[in-house]
Amino acid sequence: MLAAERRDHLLELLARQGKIVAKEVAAELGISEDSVRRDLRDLAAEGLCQRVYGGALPVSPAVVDYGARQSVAPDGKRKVASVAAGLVRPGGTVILDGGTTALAVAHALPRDLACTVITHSPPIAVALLDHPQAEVFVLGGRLFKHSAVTCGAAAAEAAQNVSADLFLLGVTGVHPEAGLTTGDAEDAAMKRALAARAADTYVLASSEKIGTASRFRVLPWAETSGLVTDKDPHDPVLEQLAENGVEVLPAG
Amino acid sequence: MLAAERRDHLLELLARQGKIVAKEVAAELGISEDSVRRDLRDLAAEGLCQRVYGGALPVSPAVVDYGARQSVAPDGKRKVASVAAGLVRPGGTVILDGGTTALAVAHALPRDLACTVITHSPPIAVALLDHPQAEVFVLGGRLFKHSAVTCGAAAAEAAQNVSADLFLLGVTGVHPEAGLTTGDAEDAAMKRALAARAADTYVLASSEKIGTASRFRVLPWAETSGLVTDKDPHDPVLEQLAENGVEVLPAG
DNA sequence: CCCGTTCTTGCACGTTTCTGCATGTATCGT
DNA sequence: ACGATACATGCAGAAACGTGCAAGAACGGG
Repeated sequence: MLAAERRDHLLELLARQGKIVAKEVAAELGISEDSVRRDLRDLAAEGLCQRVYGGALPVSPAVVDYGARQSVAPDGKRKVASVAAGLVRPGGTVILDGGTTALAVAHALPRDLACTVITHSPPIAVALLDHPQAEVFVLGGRLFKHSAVTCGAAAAEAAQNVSADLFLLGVTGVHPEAGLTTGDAEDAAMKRALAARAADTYVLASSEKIGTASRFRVLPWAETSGLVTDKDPHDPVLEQLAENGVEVLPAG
Repeated sequence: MLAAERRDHLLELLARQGKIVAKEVAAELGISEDSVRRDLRDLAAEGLCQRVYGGALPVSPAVVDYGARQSVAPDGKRKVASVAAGLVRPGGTVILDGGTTALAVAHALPRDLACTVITHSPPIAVALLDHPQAEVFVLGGRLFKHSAVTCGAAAAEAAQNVSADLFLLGVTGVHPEAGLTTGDAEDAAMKRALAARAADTYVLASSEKIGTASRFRVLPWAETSGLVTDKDPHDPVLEQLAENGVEVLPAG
């Protein structure tokens, strides 16, 4: 591995996970921690990261350049996105829902991951423009501006023509009794249509969604494979879900 | 192996695997590392790669990206976009092509214009998110990353289901004999399909496009209604077009 | 056909850069 | 305060680098 390449890798890691742990990276890349430390020192000298004890953090968002600016998702969403991105297998096909959390997943995908991404969200399509190895398929339809996704009959029909291994579903409410809910009926229908086209459906739920419910039911728990959240797994709501057979993937 | 051939090989390698390791290439091609280094040095001098210790990397896509993304539309494109936006009638339906000029049109549309916009460009869909009165319809399909538009069979099929008053067509070349041209065959086919669905087709051509031609023909002049450009209307190329019955809308 | 020129290529040499280890110091958590 | 961990520094071997040089090929003019 080239030294400069390693440097790029560090920067990408920083943008994707929001932090770097020197020890982990050294082990992952099979190089000494000294080299990682040296790289981090250099990057910090160029103002590209902030050196901290044990690793590095992104430079404060105010100073950060344009590239990272758009990837400023709240910490919780980024953690969820990072774990969810790990569910996407190389060569696999994933349906990415709309919403800010799903957008964070798009940003969290390794830049050179070879996979197929199906989405009905134009912002996600735009975010994936610089993933050269990702084959992106956009589901057309009427643009629902509130969520920045396409929906309606045309979109639902387009969804019937695709299949995927995985659907990463964003919702606005996750509640033991109310189930998975969202604020728009059409949007809910679209999510249902997408879930029906994927072998597995994982729900993206940053902590603020847990225990809340919105107006329209999306899916029953039985049709989901699991839930990715940064909320403490010992939270009563999550424990109740786990008892009901929902696989909870912690993103702490 | 010819020197120029070797150079091409290096560039292709760079594009394919995102990096070049001098030692590996030298062994693979059976030449000395010195020659590889010399080639890389030359390529770097031409700005075709970035030289690093041990090999080379592509010119940072980040630099290109941000440059293009950040740079507000050049003056010419903005003038063209402004005039073209004026062609959109309240309550009317317009098909907006992809490309930076069409994106400028989206930005130039009055924020509360009530109209229907059909597009196969995710960035344009995103740009129209804050036009509350605009009904936006996205044509889905495989995402062609170079132009940031959807194309392919699915997109062409989706195009068959819409109709519009107006198609604002972006091209890369406007030439009296070669006609309207663009750099990608699929993209050209998509533009043709869109032109067939609109009553009128107006070409968006900022001055640098006038008199140039690209690889693939899009449309004959007969199927266009007019041309919007900021180039001096007395330009010989434009006068020749006008003689052939093309309506030239000046955007000076 | 011959000769001089130019360009390319590989080799040799000295220099720079990188990397991992060892050492001693600073910092963190308990 | 203490041990554990992370850190900076110095060092040595290895790898990559630039440069100069010479052999060979391609080319053009006489």
